[in-house]
Formats: sequence, structure tokens, C-alpha cells
Amino acid sequence: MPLSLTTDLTEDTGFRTLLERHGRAVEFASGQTIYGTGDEDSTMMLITKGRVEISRTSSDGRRSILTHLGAGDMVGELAAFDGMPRSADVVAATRVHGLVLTRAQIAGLLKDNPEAALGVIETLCRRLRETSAMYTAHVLADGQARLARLLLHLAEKWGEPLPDGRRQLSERFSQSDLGDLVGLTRESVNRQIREWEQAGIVMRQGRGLVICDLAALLGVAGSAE
Amino acid sequence: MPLSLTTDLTEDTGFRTLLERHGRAVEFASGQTIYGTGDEDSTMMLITKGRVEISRTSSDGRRSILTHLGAGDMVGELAAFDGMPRSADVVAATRVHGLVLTRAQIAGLLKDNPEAALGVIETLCRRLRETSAMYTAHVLADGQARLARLLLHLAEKWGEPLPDGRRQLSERFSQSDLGDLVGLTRESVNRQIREWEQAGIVMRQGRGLVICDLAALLGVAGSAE
DNA sequence: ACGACTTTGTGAGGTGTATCACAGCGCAGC
DNA sequence: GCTGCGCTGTGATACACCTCACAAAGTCGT
Repeated sequence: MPLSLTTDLTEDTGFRTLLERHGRAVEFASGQTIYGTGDEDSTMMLITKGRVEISRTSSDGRRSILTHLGAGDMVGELAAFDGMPRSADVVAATRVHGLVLTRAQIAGLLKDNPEAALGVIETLCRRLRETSAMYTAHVLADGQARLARLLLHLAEKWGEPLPDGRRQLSERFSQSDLGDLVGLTRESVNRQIREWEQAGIVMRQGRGLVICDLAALLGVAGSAE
Repeated sequence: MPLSLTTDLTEDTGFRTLLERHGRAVEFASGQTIYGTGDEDSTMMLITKGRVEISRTSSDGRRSILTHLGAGDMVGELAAFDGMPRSADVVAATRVHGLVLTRAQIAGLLKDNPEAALGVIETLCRRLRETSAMYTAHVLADGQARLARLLLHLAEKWGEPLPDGRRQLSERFSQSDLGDLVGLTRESVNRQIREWEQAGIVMRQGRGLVICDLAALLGVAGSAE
């Protein structure tokens, strides 16, 4: 990378730091709705603690979870940047602490620190890549592969590594949640996980899950890459 | 919208104008690959004429088309902004004329015109909303609804309105393409369109398609909104 | 106008997931 | 303790969509 848009403007010295400096501290109880689809407000929030779920619900009540975000992630930036209505629901999946900024503050910050805009662009690019990848994965891969991928991704983002190379996922994801994250029913998720459990690929440990055989899951996930 | 990030910075006075002024004119024949997945180059292109297809192909050869873009749209911005490898293929669907900018030029332009970054942010936000919507649509809606939605969208973007409220789509989209755009097989697309034709909802006209009953398609599309 | 290639049309049969229906389980609260 | 209530486990059945197979029609190059 010979020339760089970003070398001297990492997120740490840019937009995120501004949020940390100027945001108003807020707190949400688990289950509380932070932003609702269609809302016209345009604040955004930097999560400092906890986990939120971003989802959409169809008219017939079925839910698609786009992702879960945690400490260090931003939510609600789209509405904050472009002023359009909220396009998804954001619900606290645990108790959540965050720092809130209004659209007005953001406009001011970007005006005073034009370089911070580059950090924002980079963040949006990453999100765009992730979302596109999710889309094609969903179109091209079957349920089994998508679920395998999801477990690997969740273990990576929320889990802790165990000494023997296995990976512990202690955060609580119900089988319904897993289903809504990959577009399967709870029953299908159950049957698949059960099957992997029998095969020794994963293990249940109280409320959590342990991935015993990363390679096996990678195989299933990659089969339709 | 009391305060605005963008009022005085519409795309016409911002980034897009810079592209038009500084881009190098290029041309591609129909079918030619413009960018390939994994490529490390980081130019972008403003399309001035023609239509390009953005797609990904799985290891087993199945293809998912993300979208088609045309005159006035930008392609390849992700790699140009963040310097990462290309995440999708871009192929000319017709003869294509465009204006190319390198990452270096973009860095320079954004440095000299910090306000243009806001236009870029807005564009990325729109893309992100669209992509998220595509994802949830694919998860929540069945094939029929997705195809109905696609036809409405294509007719909107590429079609011309007919005097009697119907809508003409003369651009050439094969049934395979339609399938790859919504994640159905060519055969399924064929059967569905045939059914709609029988019901008088659409009509074939030589190489094109005419949507006779917008409302009916909207009904099918919305059933799983 | 010719063959080669792409696109469209259609049937038979298979399959991955959804749906429905219920039973067991675990935990929170009274 | 018992009583809900949400989560998990599992079978039977249904159906949307895929796969394969092949024929017909259109399109393009020379």
C-alpha cells in the first residue's frame, strides 16, 4: 500500500475518538429497543459495553437478524449520516452502555475535522463488504454451510480460545436466534447442532457452546464458498 | 431536515463532478471483465454509458449477481477507498464507456475538497441500505416474491413507462440472469414468468418484457415484506 | 443460408427445509 | 415447593425449489 488514504488517520485518532470525547452516556436494559424501523430521529451510538441485535421483521412476524454488535462498534450511523429513517430495529441483547451523538454534533465534528471523514468512509466500506458477503453467502450456500459459518464467526467475535485450540462461546445465543441469524427455523438449527454434537464437532457446556473441531466446521462452511 | 450534512454538497457539486473532470476515458466491449475478485488494483470508474454486472461466483460455479449498474453509477469504489482486494467481479453487460480514477487521484481530490467526502459518505450509506434490504428480502421472502420485486426494480431502473401506465423493460435480461439476480434457477424463473404471462400480469415483446399489471406484482412482492 | 451456440419451454423425480404438534427441561418468581 | 414460560428435542407431513433431461426456438458469425 504505497500511498494511503488512512495511514495517518486510523479510527483511533479519528472519528471514534471524537465520539468518545463528545458522546452523552446512556444505558439500556436487556430487551429494550434502542432504535426502531421507520424512526425519524438521527442519533447514533458508540457501544461501550454489552451487545445489541440489529434485525428486521416481516409483516408476517418472521425476523431476520442482520448482526450483533458489541463494545467498540457503532450503531445507527446510517440515519445519523444521511438523515433517512431507520431501516432496521436495534434491540439491546444484554444490558448496554453507550455514548450517543446527534446528527448536529456529527456535522460539526466532521466540519472541524475533515480528516475524520476518511475513517468514516473506511468503516462504511468494511460494513458494505460484510453485508455483500452475507448476501452472496445466503444465496449460494445451503443452511448447513451457513450455520457452520455463523458458529465460526460468532466464536471468533464473542468467544474465548481454550488452551487446546478449541473455542468457547459462552455468550447466550438461543437456537431461535441462531436460526434468525442464518435464515433457518429453530428446529433445523436444533437438528444440525445435535448432529454435530454426536459427531464430536461441537459440545454443549451449560448455557454456552464449545467448538471442538474448527477444521470440520471450516470444511462444511467452505464446501459452498 | 433542519440541519444538513449535504444540502450545499449534492453529488453534482461534489465527488461526482471531480470524477467527471479528472477521470481518464475508457471503453469495454460487452462481456469483458472490468474488475476481478481478488485483484489488488484500486481504481474506480464512473460509468458514462452502458451497463455492468456485479457478481460473485462460488467454487462450484454458481453465480450470484449483486446488481447491475449504469450511466451515472460508480463501480469499484470500495477497493479505491479502502485499498483492499476486489470483493466481486465486474463485467460489462453491454458496451461500456467510463471514466477511471486511481486511488492516488482520489486521495488527492479528497484532500483538496474535504466537503466531497460527505457526498461519498452519503453514497456509501445508500448502497449499504440497499444491500441490507436485499439480504433481508432474500431471507424473508420466497422466490416468487423476490422475482416480482426484481421485475419491479428493473422496470423502474432500466425500463420506460408506456402511456397506459404499463412499463416496458427493453434491456436484455436472460432468464438465467434473472435467476442469478434473485437466487433461483433459470427453470424456476421460466415457470413463474410463464404463469404471470398467462395471468396477463406481464407480456413478452420480442427481446423485452412489458409489465402490464404493476399492482398485481406489487401484491406478490409485498406479501412477505 | 448454414451450423453452432445461446436462450427458452416443460416434464419427472428428488430433497432440503418449513410447518405442525407435542413432550421434556430449566429457570424465575411467588 | 409449585407454576409459568421460554428453550430444547423429535417425529410426521408438506411443499417450494432444484436437478436432470431433452426439445424447440431464436441469434450470431461467416
